[in-house]
Amino acid sequence: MAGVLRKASKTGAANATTADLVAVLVAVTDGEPKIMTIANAGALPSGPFEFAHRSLQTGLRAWVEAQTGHPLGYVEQLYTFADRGRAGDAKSPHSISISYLGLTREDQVGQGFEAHWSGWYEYFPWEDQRSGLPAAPAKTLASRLRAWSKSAATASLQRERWQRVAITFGLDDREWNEELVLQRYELLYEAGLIPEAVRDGADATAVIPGRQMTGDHRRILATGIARLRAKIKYRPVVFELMPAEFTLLQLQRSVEALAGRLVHKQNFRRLIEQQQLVEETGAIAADTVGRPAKLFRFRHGVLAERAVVGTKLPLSRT
Amino acid sequence: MAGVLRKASKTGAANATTADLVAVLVAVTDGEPKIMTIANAGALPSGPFEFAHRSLQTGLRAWVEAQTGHPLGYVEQLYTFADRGRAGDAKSPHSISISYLGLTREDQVGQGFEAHWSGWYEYFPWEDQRSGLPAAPAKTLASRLRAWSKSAATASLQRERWQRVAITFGLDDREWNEELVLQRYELLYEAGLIPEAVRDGADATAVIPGRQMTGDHRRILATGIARLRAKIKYRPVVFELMPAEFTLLQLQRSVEALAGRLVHKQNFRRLIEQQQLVEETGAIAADTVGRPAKLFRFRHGVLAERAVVGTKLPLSRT
DNA sequence: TCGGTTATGCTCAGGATAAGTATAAGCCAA
DNA sequence: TTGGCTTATACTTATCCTGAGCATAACCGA
Repeated sequence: MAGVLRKASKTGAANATTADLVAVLVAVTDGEPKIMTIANAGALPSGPFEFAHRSLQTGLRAWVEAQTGHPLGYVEQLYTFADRGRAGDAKSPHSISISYLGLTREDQVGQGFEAHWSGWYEYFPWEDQRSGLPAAPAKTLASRLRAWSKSAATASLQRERWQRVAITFGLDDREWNEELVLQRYELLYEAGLIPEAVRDGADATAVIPGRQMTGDHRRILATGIARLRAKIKYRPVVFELMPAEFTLLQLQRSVEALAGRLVHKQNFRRLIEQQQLVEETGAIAADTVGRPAKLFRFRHGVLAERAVVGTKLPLSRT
Repeated sequence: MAGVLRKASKTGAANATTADLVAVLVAVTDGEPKIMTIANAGALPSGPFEFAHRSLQTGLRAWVEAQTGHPLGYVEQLYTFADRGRAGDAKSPHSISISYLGLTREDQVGQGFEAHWSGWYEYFPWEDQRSGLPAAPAKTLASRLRAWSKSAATASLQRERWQRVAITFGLDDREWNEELVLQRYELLYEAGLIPEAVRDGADATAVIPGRQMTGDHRRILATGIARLRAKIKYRPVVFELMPAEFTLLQLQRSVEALAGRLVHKQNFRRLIEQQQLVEETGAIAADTVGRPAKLFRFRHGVLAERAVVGTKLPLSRT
């Protein structure tokens, strides 16, 4: 039976799709997370998966290098989206986007490329929670979201909406969870507070600050940020973004920049040291205000030594 | 410049690809994890992403229901692969597989379907570490891997290989890490110990036990198992696999079945209870040997109450 | 009633975490 | 040259989490 179904589908025309490869390429410079953009900071590096590409990753590398002149280092796959938006357009062939997260250090973008490093908080201002409480913008965001909740049909739907808002945005005494980047973006999209949503046909209500991107690119970026924020907690990926030598404060600032929140200095150091992620180079940081800090380097050995951190299961020894 | 590149690629012919949707559909019955298979237990439910499908997920649902008669419940995306194997065949259009993980309860497979529930450890015997030390098979596996390490060209390559083996398989006093399912499969593939690798052109050395699958399907299954083993630790997804009411021991057995290892009973209960994942139904399990156990049900409230568990960052309160 | 079996409650030591306090070591300007 | 500013680094304390095991309860069948 399965065979029959399979055959039927093969004969049905028009299974052809086009697959786009999209890169979220991240660097951190001076405590600010940056992403590589093209098209006047309105798109991520991307291009179709082609015949000549030996694999998805090589295709991606080819496109990024061609468009930005920047080689790709550490790469991992993010997610595969089918295009939403243009929903009525049922005639066009399907197009899917296979997205990747890449980590590097910032480099000068070569001449002749339309590429820029753009700060990622330009696209997601609400994701930067480092500066305590940015009173005014947060207030308006919250009130827009509350208005959206209230606009639901029934009282129970209104409660449901507000609970979602409160959880994803850490309102009503809930904790802010920095990993919910994508959920926040999706919710704002659903609430019509994002230009992309209006473009895709939502009601044009008020729109909140934050630069937009073509197609699904801002959603893909949100996915990348979420993944990276989750990952720095259990794999030593920050080091892909650091220079060869750095002080512990620089490392802390990078982590804070990515996570969008501040961490406790002394405890951060203890965490790093007890995990033996770094070793002293012997050198001391120059030209700094305050007491000079020791320079450290990443201990590459840990990649081999430890596979992953951890278990939450109460394993039994016997 | 990017525009120029983009245009050049558009004019280049043959960007057409076909995208297959593949499902790893899991259930747990009597403490054994099962997966839905078709084609005489040699393939996962799958079919091409078609024109008529409104989204990737609806396409997947359509295929799984058509091939197995089983509706799809909880679903999440796993990974997107481009086909490897058939490397020399550069003429054929690219084909990519977008894979999903689905969780349900086992059901009778309807008449007229070629579908079966198959135990997942049939495909990965080495992943079941519940029964203490299965002495003989583990011994031969280890010796095969050691032989592969020794077959490297230089002494340093040999050491590298053995270190990889020891880490992924928990040898040399290292801990077994149940999440490294994919890494173990990839390593065995690389070592030519897997029929699929031989089929794809590796040297035909000895092959180890474990049923094979068509194409990349066993690799996709490994990806699914790994994802599920990781996820049960931080999201309450086991409950998708449990009946409405269950005893804590049944819950524990399910977790053990998925993780492939035994857990400490008392501590497991403490973990479940302190997280308030379940509540008593008031009823008591019948027809059991030993003291009868209380029945519990999953508290659906937790999904709304708590967003995610956790932080490893030493966050600062101020 | 005793031994087998599972359920459930409780303890205890060690380690990890959150949140500080205290001190050191530079610079700079009065 | 000294006091004040800044950052680095060491140490403390209370609390919580985890791994491991002991003890007891409740059922069954011989």
